[in-house]
Amino acid sequence: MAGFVSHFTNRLDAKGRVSVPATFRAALVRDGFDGLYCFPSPHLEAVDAGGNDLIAEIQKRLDGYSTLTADHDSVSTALFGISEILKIDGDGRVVLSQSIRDHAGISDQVTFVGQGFKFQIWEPERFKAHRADAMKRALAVLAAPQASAAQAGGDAAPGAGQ
Amino acid sequence: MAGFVSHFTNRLDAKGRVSVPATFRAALVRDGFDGLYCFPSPHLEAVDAGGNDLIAEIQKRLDGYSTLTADHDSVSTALFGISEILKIDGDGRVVLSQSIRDHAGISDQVTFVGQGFKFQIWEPERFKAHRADAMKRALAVLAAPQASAAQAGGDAAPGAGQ
DNA sequence: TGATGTTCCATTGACGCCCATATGGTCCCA
DNA sequence: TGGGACCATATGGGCGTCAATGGAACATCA
Repeated sequence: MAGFVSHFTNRLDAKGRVSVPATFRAALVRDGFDGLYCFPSPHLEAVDAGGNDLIAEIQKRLDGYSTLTADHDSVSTALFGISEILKIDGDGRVVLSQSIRDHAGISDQVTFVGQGFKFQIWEPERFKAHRADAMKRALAVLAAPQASAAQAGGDAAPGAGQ
Repeated sequence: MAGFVSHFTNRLDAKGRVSVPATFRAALVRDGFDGLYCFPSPHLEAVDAGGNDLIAEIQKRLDGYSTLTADHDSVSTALFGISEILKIDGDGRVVLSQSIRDHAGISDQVTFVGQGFKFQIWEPERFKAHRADAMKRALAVLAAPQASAAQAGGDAAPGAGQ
């Protein structure tokens, strides 16, 4: 099952609504989640979004910590408190909250970028820049003599900007 | 079961009343708890609140200490003794007690922060400050234990996929 | 009776839900 | 193979409902 793939750019209307790409909506339906779970990416000017698969990943991380501890509080604040669940209306649209728009610098257009089990929401220009930057990094990495394959990716991986 | 998710900021009126976010109220109804169970967070300038799920977690935590020990006493005092049960009025509002307002430094606005099985009540500015810190902590905590390299970025897919 | 706290009602603005239109693509048939 | 009917998605706007908020009426206690 492919989940979220490819990317799309749609426009916000006067009410701040924007259509979620139909293929993404279909994926969410398969996923069984009613709505759109999103939270600002900690290190990118973008918003991570998805459904049960994404939540399951988050919950899995949380399960490692006993509740009512400072660590658990921090993680649950970051993952639940800062996140939002957007409703998808009958026409497949969501309204992006102010905090989401602020975080991603969104004004009148947004780009949806599929990432398998989740997708990201970008301001189109920023995504273009991010993408170019990621490409540059990738080229640099590919040009350099092969480092150890195990490369913990993280920072260098395309997709982990800045 | 997602419980309390997302965050909301509401105003206190002249009488110290504040609306509990509708989605949180709905969660409390599902939880089956009539009212709002709260106690000052032991490690933060905030108030922990919730219903039966929260109480169950506290009990679970207490079960870790054998009764009649100093530790058990301390914890049960902190989590049960200091707690209050706020009444939710017909319009979904609660009156925050003076001790709660003092502990959290609340004056005319409060932010409700979902944390799954419970939520926290903050003074908005303090939460803003705390939020960045929690995010940093969460990233550190999440990066540490669950090995499998490719997660350093947090943003990079947690392996799962598709 | 005054002060304090609780229940009830009114306003307003945001949001969910519905319908209408535009646009592009696909399929079918002559 | 060209044209046209049909379909799906994106987008714009109207309207009713509900949540948040403010204030009044009412109960309770000192």
